[in-house]
Amino acid sequence: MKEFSVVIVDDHTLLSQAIQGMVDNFERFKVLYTCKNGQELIDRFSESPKNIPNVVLMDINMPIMNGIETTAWINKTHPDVNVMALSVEDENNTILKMLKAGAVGYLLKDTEKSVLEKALTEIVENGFYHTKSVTNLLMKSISGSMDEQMVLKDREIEFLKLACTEMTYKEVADKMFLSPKTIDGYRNNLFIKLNVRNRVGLVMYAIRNKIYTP
Amino acid sequence: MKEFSVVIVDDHTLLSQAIQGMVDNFERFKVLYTCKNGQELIDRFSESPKNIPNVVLMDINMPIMNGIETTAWINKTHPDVNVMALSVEDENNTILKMLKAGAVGYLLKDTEKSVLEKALTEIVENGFYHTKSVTNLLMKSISGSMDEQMVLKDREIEFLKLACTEMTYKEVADKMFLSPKTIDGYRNNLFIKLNVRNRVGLVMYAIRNKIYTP
DNA sequence: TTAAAAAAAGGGGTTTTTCCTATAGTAGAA
DNA sequence: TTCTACTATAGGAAAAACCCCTTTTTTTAA
Repeated sequence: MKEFSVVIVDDHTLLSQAIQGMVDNFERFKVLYTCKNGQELIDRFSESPKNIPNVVLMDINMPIMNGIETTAWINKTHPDVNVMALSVEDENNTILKMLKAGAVGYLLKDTEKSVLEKALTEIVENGFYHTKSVTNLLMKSISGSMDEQMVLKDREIEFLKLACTEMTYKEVADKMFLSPKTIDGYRNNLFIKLNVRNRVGLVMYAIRNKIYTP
Repeated sequence: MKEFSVVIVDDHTLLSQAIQGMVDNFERFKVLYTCKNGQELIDRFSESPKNIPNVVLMDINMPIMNGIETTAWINKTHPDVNVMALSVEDENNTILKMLKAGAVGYLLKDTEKSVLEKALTEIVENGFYHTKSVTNLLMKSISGSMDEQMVLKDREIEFLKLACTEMTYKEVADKMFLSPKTIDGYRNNLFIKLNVRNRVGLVMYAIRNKIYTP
């Protein structure tokens, strides 16, 4: 039976080593190497074709180059490599972004060893692994029943990030080269879109959706 | 050579199992069992004296009963058990709270397998393990050079939590059975204490210090 | 028990935020 | 080209947030 190679990308060394230990115990899988971030993975991939694994276990929140960018890069340059997202968060936006970037699986870190093995096996056999909740999310996303307005524009995201700082809106306006009155409009639009009452609501939305990291 | 028993308390199953695998590989250590939260640990401890380990590896952020409370409980009821904190965050306040609660070591999850073994060994041999940075923090804390004012009062914490919601200060005042003017005072005091300009600053402080979880 | 400290409340003022409505400019669709 | 949608902008007003300073009440400790 063929053995599949796995690469782990995670900045948490302990977790990374731990997963490595697990995967090495799986009959059909072998860890090729581990990386601390996306940049490191790109370096390794570019180094030698021998460094290209069958599966990449990818953490999402990493310094230097995060999981989403890295997954997109892999998908573009090495479409035969299966990326499985491995995350602590189960925030819808994040999951969708990972899937859009080309991840073929999404696993919470809060899962059993046996589930990890099952997921890896399904990925190399069927090309994907999804839990029910992720599949549901996908269905909703495709069927468009997900509030389309919820997709914020770049400029709105930019504003939201600044609203999370201690700047006054006037200062935000300066920074965005807009009139305070325009900022006024952005704020009010977002109040309605996001269904919040005040700036604290904006901040909370931004944080909960990883638009701003405290 | 005596073998030491270890209990792991962490709500992330994957990490928990992974660490278990590591520890079981260490010559002098053996995992007795794992728990998903503090309550579970208390139940196990109370069940039988055979369930009392030499060392507890304790995560801090857990549902139901967090690491700080659990550590305090262990320290009070089983002072002979060594608790080592295992966390993703290296926030000063959190570390100090864990140490005050009686943890004899503090390890970031972002550490090497070998460091974990070293830490465990030092704990059972010397009764404590601290990285340089934690030791430094302790020194500062003891020498009182750490801003004493930084320790917020219960009522201030309560206010801070409410300030992180979309309530107006007037509503917060109602909820705390205080006059809006008193709330005014709380706010201004905290602005000075925490060195922030406005409510967003309060919110950020609260989140960064785990006073409020978004 | 009495003085000092801390918590609570009030007066009164400025700035920022929030809310509503309305109008140019501009890019793309019909 | 004309309609439409979106972006940027304004005016004006009310509410909330912010700031400083004083007084009363409660707690704490000598």
